[in-house]
Amino acid sequence: MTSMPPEERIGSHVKRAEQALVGAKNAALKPAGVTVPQYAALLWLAEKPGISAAALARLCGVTPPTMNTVLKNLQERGWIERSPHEWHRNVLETRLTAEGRLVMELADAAAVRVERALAAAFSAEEREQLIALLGRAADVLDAQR
Amino acid sequence: MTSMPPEERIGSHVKRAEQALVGAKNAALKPAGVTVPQYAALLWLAEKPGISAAALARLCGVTPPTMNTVLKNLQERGWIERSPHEWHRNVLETRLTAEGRLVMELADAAAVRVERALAAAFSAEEREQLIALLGRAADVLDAQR
DNA sequence: TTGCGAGCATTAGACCTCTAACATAGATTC
DNA sequence: GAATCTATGTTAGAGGTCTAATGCTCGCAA
Repeated sequence: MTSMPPEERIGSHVKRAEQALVGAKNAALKPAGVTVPQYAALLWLAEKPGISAAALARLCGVTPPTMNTVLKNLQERGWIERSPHEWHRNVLETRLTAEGRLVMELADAAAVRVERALAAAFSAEEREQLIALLGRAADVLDAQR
Repeated sequence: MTSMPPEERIGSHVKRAEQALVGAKNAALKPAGVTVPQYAALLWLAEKPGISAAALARLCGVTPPTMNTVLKNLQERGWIERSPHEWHRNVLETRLTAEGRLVMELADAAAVRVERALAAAFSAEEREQLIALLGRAADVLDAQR
């Protein structure tokens, strides 16, 4: 009585790939002691020191309260610092600490290994196709809302 | 100083598509009052009445404690029932209630609308390609662990 | 100058997710 | 019959995610 079998639902396959991706990345990042969202934040922080939490949230594709949670955990571990902005007193500038940078580099090496293994499963043409198809899917779904 | 730009990371594109998918599905399911994981559980329960929580977890691609959380919320709303198995006393059989079936059908209609809109963005050949490429990605990533 | 709108930060509450650990019951094997 | 194996269920704890609501600061405009 189900109106559409799971195998025909493109969403099922996207979800499965995403689950495998998060699983592989989490396993790879475990030695560095960071989660996937923590790694994403550290990576952007290395590229944009002093960024605001809201802007960082946009880059990482999450909401500000979510980023707040992630940053709280990063700060507890001493991997980031937050200080008030010179002019805009309501803005907090966030930066990596020295230890945070080390952790980021360790995590990045592991994450890149996973990405390279994934990329190696495809030809250059297939990679382009996959990325193009995924981009079109994301656009259609965003427009759907 | 980053070793691999985000656009070249296939994972970035998979993640973005998955986020758009969950966003669109959550928006579509909101009128029915269910979340995406709740909908997935209700859908499988309609097809396999009396299934165990562990088996349901496998079908939905989550761990048993996660499914436990989802089922607890579904039970609080009166959409499922759980009763001890006749022989295996340690197993709880889970079934939809009448109201749960109605909610599932309402949610399913909305979810299928999203899937059809997504599928409409591709030709038959493109759909097959996308599914095949995603499947290969998932296999490679699972093997990576 | 006073107000208003935009952007940032935060809190509260609900939900999902995992790993780790433990308990239980049934089946298999020695 | 006893030990072991396998599958199920559950609890505990940490972390991530969202929406909704609140408060703050700044800049701009009436």
